[in-house]
Amino acid sequence: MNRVGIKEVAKMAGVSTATVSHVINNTRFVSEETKAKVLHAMKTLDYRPNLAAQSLRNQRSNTIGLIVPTLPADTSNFFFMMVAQGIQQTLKKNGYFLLHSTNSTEGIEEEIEQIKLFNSKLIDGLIIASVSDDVSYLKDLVGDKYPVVFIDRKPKGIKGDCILADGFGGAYQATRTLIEKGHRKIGLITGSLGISTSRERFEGYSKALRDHDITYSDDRVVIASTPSFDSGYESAKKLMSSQDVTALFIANNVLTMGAMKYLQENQVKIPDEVAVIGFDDYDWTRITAPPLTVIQQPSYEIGVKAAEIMLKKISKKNAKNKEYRLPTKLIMRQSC
Amino acid sequence: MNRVGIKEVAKMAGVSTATVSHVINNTRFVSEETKAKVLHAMKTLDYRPNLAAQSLRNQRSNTIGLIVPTLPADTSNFFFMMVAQGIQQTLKKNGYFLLHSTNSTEGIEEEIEQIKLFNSKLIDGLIIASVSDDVSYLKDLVGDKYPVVFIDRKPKGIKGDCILADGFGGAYQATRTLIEKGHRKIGLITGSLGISTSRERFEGYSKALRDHDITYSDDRVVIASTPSFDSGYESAKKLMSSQDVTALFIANNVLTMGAMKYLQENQVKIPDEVAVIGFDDYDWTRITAPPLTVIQQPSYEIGVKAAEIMLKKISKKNAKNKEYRLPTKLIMRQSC
DNA sequence: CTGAAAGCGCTTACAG
DNA sequence: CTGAAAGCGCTTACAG
Repeated sequence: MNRVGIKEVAKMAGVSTATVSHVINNTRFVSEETKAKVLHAMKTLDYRPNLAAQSLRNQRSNTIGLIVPTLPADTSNFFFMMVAQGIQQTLKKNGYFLLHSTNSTEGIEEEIEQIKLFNSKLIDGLIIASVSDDVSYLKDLVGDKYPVVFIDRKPKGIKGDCILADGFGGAYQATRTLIEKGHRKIGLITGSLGISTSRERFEGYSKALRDHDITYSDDRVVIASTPSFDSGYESAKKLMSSQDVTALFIANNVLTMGAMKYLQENQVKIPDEVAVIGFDDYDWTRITAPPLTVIQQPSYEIGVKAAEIMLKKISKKNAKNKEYRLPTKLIMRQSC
Repeated sequence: MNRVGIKEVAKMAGVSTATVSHVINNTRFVSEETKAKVLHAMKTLDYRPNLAAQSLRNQRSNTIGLIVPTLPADTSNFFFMMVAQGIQQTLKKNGYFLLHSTNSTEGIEEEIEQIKLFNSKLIDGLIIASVSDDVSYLKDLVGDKYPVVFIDRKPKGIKGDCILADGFGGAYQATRTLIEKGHRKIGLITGSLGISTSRERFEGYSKALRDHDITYSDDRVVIASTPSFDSGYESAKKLMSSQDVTALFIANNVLTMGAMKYLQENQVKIPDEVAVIGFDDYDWTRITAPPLTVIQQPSYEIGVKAAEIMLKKISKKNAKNKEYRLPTKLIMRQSC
């Protein structure tokens, strides 16, 4: 059951290891005849190249690192899970592996440590949704050792490709929809404005108000301390207690869930007493009472795109850094 | 920005590479004095061992492979996502990496191909939830190259450690609970009996019936063709149309979601017209109307346990193959 | 058209 | 107490 190496193949085929290598990689001409012998030997010995050796020799590993923030045992962070799945499956199609690390603390230290670990593993690229808005620390850490692709959050302090959903547009559309239904007092529940994602959604919301001559009011905006179920619950409670909103836009899927819990628990009639638009389209939004109108983010597609851009950067070395914005979509159901 | 290797460290410290290596790995005595010099050099050069080289030399990679079945773009497979997170985070704590591959087709071919890929990557262990009940094909593929830990499904045709939830107990408890509430006509919606997980739940269900002198009837059991939302919807429809059940036990979280959709759409009053117990406790089960009673599986904990057993097998080489069964728990809410 | 040999960055038996 | 050197399994410049 010993691993068979290139040496055994060479021996069986009666050629040098160089020739075997060239056959495998198609890297110089080999006569049909010897090629056939080599291929035959490879097949009968069930030869598989040792990727560790290849990595060492080639200084690359066919592996991409992924870092996303996720609370431990958080049942809710569907978004990054979907993104990761998109990445994983397109990398796989292209013969790449994905080394996936979640960042369970909210701190940047863990992130840095993780990148250092990845570095010693010789990753060929890094896809990251940083906990921090300012990612200039990546300059020293990564330099130009390998390409970096940012997802979900727009990086500051460094150039780089960036794949994100059109949060501004989505939030704008949600808010406008509520306005067109006749609402003027529209509440917003959102995550920390410290990350670009939340900021954009906030701006989409306030721009829609402005465009429709509705005065913005701080009192109708709740910034959830953490994007958790409980925090969503508390935020909805706070907003509903003031009695001053007739509609609610919740700019994050976990917060949406928590807010729905509050509304349901208190028998608030949706959409009669309060209209609701949530964020992210997951199956559970179809079974609430009533089914939720939401802004859908193309999470899986963001993953696919991120992987594609990464592969392109690795092979083409094109230095252009583009921002890719995937459109969001309003899924109309019965909550507004 | 060149990577610094053991050679540079040795040079700076004025010692041989052998000594540096021994300092790093604590593998033979080194005088305090030289050790200090080496450590200092390592620190100032920010030395990080090249893991590819270590892998090649040591024939191990500090990497564990994980294969679970997941449909592409399936928003619903929370269970394995949670398991994966448990695995990942405990491996990380122990300096191991996780190579996570999802199996998007239902076929065993893709699984085999994936394992071959892993093999060339020199993984130190494999954690797998096979699409197949009979995993004897692993014998040839893996042999005793590295330990294998099975999760969620009990393997046939091969010995190996196995971590699973107590599906029998959970299903039994759910069914008994319904019986104790006075129900005699209890429907079951479950996934394919081709995997041990579903079979066990089926048996828990029928055993509970038997223990309470209720005649089992095939007509009250629907085996969903695929564990999808739509399939859950259809299964509920089928069962409810027969008008012959007053309670429903749904033995899978995605099916539960689909079934709830049907019930909600058709304004079936829960629990008055039909009592419901679902499977898996995710946040969304708290916001249905009414909130769902469910059997909770310790998914994250299964991941943690699987990783722990794996690490133990790698270091201790203990040949004992145990089956670990983590208890499920009934979470009582208002749907029954 | 193909082979002999160096070298990627480590670890470890051997030697002193 | 420490070093010189072989070797893990590949790739590739050099040579013919």
